[in-house]
Amino acid sequence: MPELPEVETVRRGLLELLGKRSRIESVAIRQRQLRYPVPRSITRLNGQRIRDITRRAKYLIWDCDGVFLLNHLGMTGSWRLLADGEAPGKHDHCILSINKQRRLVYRDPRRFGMLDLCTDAVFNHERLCRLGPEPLDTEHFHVDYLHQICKTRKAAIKQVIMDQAVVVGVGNIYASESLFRAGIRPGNAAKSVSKKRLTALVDAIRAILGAAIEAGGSTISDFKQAGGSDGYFQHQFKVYERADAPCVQCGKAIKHGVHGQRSTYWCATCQR
DNA sequence: AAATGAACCTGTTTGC
DNA sequence: TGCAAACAGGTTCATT
Repeated sequence: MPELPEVETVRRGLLELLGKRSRIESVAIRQRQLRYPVPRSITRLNGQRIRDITRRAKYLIWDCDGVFLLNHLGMTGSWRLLADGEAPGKHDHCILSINKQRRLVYRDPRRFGMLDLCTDAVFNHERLCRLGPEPLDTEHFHVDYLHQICKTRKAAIKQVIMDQAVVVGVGNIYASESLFRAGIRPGNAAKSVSKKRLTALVDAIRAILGAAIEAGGSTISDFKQAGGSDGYFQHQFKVYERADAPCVQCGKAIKHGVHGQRSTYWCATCQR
């Protein structure tokens, strides 16, 4: 489910739902085997107040008075509010009892997500410390930086921008969409992409992710009411999942292929 | 060092 | 209709 815009939308939705004074009465783990085993120390959240929820890359960081819950949604992770009397489902792996009445569950059928407890400086966490810059951080993510990286890389440009050590938050959908916007073929070797075109790519990544966050924002009310993630798909894809459909710019059929084990979509006319 | 493919899981869609 | 294969928004690990 989530790339950066979806995670950001979940973050905003959770804050809307919980506010900044909610108290975690108790944490219950029903399934410990996620991407990594959920540590028993997770119970240190018991009794803590949620002061803030921030985001780094596709990770949510729940700041609970200096104790941090680090949370990645993997492919299928979501947070849901259970209705009164509703039993948790088979994929509801963690239950946070909030302010005595509400139960917030972490639901994740494929279990690729993660939950970890962090008491030290959270940005030193082994999953966070090697991440590249945030795409919307213009000070650290810019064309000179990307060019420096790309010029030695033979790999496809799509795979380079999906490398979380290069830039974070760009997943399979937004990689295709950004490359379409920039007019670059996904399979081109990164080192063969001119600096001028990398400038267009940096702009495209920012524009696409920014627009997607805005679009995700419009579904926050769904999230508040249902506590679910329905409606996060309402992004306007120009190429993703549009194989054989007419290109919105030139009308030619959109191509589809598999690169690096992931589906890729592009327009052979508009992208060179 | 960088590129590649397999692995971790389950649910849904596709194709014979 | 039924069943198996393919596929899904992510990341890590072992192997070339």
